Amino acid sequence: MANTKLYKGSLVTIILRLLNENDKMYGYEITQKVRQLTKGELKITEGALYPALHKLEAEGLLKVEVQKVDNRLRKYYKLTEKGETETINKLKELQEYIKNMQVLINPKWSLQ
Amino acid sequence: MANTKLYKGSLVTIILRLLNENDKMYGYEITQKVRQLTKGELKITEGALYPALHKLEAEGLLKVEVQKVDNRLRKYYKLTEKGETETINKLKELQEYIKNMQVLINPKWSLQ
DNA sequence: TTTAGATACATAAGAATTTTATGTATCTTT
DNA sequence: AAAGATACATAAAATTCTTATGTATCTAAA
Repeated sequence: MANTKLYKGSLVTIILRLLNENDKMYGYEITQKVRQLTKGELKITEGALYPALHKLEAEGLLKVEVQKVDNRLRKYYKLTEKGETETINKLKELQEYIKNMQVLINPKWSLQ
Repeated sequence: MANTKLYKGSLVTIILRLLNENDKMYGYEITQKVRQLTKGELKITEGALYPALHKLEAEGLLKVEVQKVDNRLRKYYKLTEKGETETINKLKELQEYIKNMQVLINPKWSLQ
């Protein structure tokens, strides 16, 4: 399910931000949303996603709500308050990182 | 020597781009350049840098030229032709990644 | 003058995150 | 009936990075 490689650390930020935007989502829905938004360029693997969701839940950033739809299990994830706070931090971190990368990639611009 | 965590894969891109910009550089110089350009926000650790340089050399993307300056060793790295090509690819990849991350982080904008 | 800090390289152990591969099960479409 | 989509899960391996050390020289400060 992979295409462009993920950059380490960005998966958690993606998950948190999508949940912050969409209130509640289940795992498979997240993979499809990422595919759709990036026009297939970025594909979240299940092997990365599910352990990440479990870890975020264990850390108290997400809470789960299991539902049965069409006789099939769905685990809806929602941000906790702690998760909302962490989302803000992660987004700020990512934006700073992108800013730094742009400076590094375009050194000339940074020297006026 | 670490501050903001590096995102996986970006170190190689940074190295290649700096060499592409500066013709030849040695390891320590790269760490200082990154510090300086990012105003201390991003710090490349030696434990990450040196193995990365060795790997890039082994892959034929970099070539080395050892010099002695003030009785101390310096290993100057330079891009090979293959390295120049790879730099273009890595830069394009990074830019696409950033673009995708921005779409994911600002889902509303991507829906007009 | 000796000590701390900067310069310059290096590697090894461990942590963290991701890919790849595999498995189960249900529903839908061909 | 089979293939593909939906929906979860985990384990092994790969990759990349941090942390911790080590060596050695030069320079500046105490």
